[in-house]
Amino acid sequence: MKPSLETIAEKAGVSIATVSRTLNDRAGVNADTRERVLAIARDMGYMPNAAAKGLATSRTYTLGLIMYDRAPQQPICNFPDETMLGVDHEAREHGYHIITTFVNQGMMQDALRVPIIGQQRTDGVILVGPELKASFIIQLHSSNIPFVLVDNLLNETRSDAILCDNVAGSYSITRHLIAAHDLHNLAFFSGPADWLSSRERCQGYENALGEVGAEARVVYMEDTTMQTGYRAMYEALERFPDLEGVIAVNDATAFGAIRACKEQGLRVPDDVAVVGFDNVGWAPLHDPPLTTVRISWREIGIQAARRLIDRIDRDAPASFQLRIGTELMVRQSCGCSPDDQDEAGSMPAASR
Amino acid sequence: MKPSLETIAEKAGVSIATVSRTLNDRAGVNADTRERVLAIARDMGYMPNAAAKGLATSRTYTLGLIMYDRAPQQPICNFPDETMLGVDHEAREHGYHIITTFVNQGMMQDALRVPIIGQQRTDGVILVGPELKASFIIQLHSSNIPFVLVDNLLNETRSDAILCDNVAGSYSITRHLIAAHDLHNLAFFSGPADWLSSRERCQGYENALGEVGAEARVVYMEDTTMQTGYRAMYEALERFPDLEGVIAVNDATAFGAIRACKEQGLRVPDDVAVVGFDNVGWAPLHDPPLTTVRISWREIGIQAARRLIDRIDRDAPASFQLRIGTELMVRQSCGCSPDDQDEAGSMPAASR
DNA sequence: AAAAATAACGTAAGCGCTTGCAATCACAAT
DNA sequence: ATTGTGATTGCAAGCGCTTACGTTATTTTT
Repeated sequence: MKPSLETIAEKAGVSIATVSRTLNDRAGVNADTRERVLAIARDMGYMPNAAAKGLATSRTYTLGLIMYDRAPQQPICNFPDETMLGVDHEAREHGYHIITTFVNQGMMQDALRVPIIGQQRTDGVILVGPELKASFIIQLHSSNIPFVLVDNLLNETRSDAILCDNVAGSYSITRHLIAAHDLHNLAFFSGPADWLSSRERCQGYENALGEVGAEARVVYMEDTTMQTGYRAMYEALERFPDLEGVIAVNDATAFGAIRACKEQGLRVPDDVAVVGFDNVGWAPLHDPPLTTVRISWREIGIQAARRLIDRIDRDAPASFQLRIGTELMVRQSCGCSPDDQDEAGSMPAASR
Repeated sequence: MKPSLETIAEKAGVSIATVSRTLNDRAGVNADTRERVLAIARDMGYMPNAAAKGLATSRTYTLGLIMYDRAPQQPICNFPDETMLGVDHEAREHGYHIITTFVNQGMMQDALRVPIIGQQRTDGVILVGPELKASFIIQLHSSNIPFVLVDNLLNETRSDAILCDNVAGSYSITRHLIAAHDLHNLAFFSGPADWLSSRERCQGYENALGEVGAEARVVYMEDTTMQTGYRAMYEALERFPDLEGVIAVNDATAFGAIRACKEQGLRVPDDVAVVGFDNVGWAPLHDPPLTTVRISWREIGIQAARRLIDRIDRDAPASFQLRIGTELMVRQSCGCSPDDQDEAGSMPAASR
């Protein structure tokens, strides 16, 4: 039988109120009693019942993690996993737990009917990804539910957001192609224009091009998958006969693009350089190893959790935007030689 | 303000008991009253407060998903993600939610002190992965907490488990190397012997070899990562000079092995064939495209959730073992030509 | 030494929901 | 007219915890 406050109270010869105060570190408990109660609680392996505590305090100590449900796709992206680990670690540190849910288009109609929100199972939510509709987010905002956005941003409302520094990352990799490899006829493969990360990465690309007076050449895709990257490459080859290099909005797209190149007998990087963004697990294993921009999703997860908990615990005001720095991962798809590359990073760990 | 039973009761002119009965589909409510209450509840967007309901019923309608925390590794394995999606989908269908937690060695000491368990935040848990210690699982068992294992199994106690059919999968891919490519000097790269999937896959390999009277050659690794696969390949090359092929216990290991081959100037598959197990996202993109065995982690997730809910809702007896079939994915690392391969499967989707 | 402040603890009223039991009512059976 | 039956509903006691408030014992202040 699970011990309750009552069990402990009886054993210690005090009231449950005193036990509650002790266990919650409230003032007004005699040091001796405190010791005694604490010892008994420890011995009995007491842990508070979350439902009861939640009912009494209207706090669940639970963070909702809401992601978009891109159902049957075989994802080649390490991010949900990594982000979750980050969130979980930080959450645990503060006594929080995470409850995950995937939402699809239908469920985005009414945010308050998303079970974990409507049933008050969370103290706040982390919203991951650009696919989450603005209307959905605004509903949360006007319901005063604390939330932080990841890889998304809303102009309409002052809200918290954690993002990687897309502009800088994209700038640095474009700049690398220009400065280190003297490439100037560069195309950018962008996702939908209403995806923030696409817009920002495009911006970084344009900034770098602008510096040297090169012309921007953007190919828009309706999604950012291998398929769309593959198709975008064909489009680019047609539109830009003098194409020297491609900055893809993410790694998956880059892989698709490279495949199209190979199909056309173009060598990467010799005929055309292709670089990505994300540094997914097998970027170093690809042929050629993909030059890309590393994002620490784990760090993003950590910061998102920390921020959300701050909102909840200390009622910190919203409107906080954190940019997590990126790191240029130079490999061979840009034209660099393997010697420039550090050996350790070339073989990611893997399990199961 | 969130509506409560009381709000609705007042508006409908009945007691909260009646409202509760209506909303929970209990018998003994007049059809008219029922209609009226239902309408009001719908209009007000009523959703029950999870904490209150949980306190009253000792049911949380929450499933715990417990995974092993292999902290800083960059995973190259699509499974946590995919499994979770499966679990979430099935859970939602039954009105359940999922709360995720990663446990490390320290937390495995005492299962009942894992917060989501000790604080009674779940009605049952799904335990994922072979790293979860037996003692940990047994503690759950003796505490009468419903659970189901994924990719793990316990002999000591009759418990539920969902696994893929490792023996058959491993047999089929080994058999393919033997029958289609006439390879007989085959090594198996195994993970730790106390990992079930390693043992079983080894078994399938041995079965296939046994049929043709070939000799089993197993290389044991302390983990199943690219690094260990890489090292295992060097060991194999040394121990088995006549080596014709390698069946790796998973894809990551296979990638490592192939890298070692390339380093040694050995061509895959011409000099030595290498195959994996898992069909991770970029197996088709690898050079050469990896022949492997597909596991549907999503299906495993779905079945695990379904089974656990059955245990909880209908108090179904434990001791249920489900094997999810696998599928041989023939690509080029075994020696087959690209023509044998279906085009569609060759390009996985990817996002962000 | 009396009054006032303080410390330590208990009492009890919730938090929003479920559910056993009793109450009420309409109707049928005697 | 009396009793029984079943259908419908309300009452109220929890579920395990928090917390405002009251009570008592102990100091401190004057």
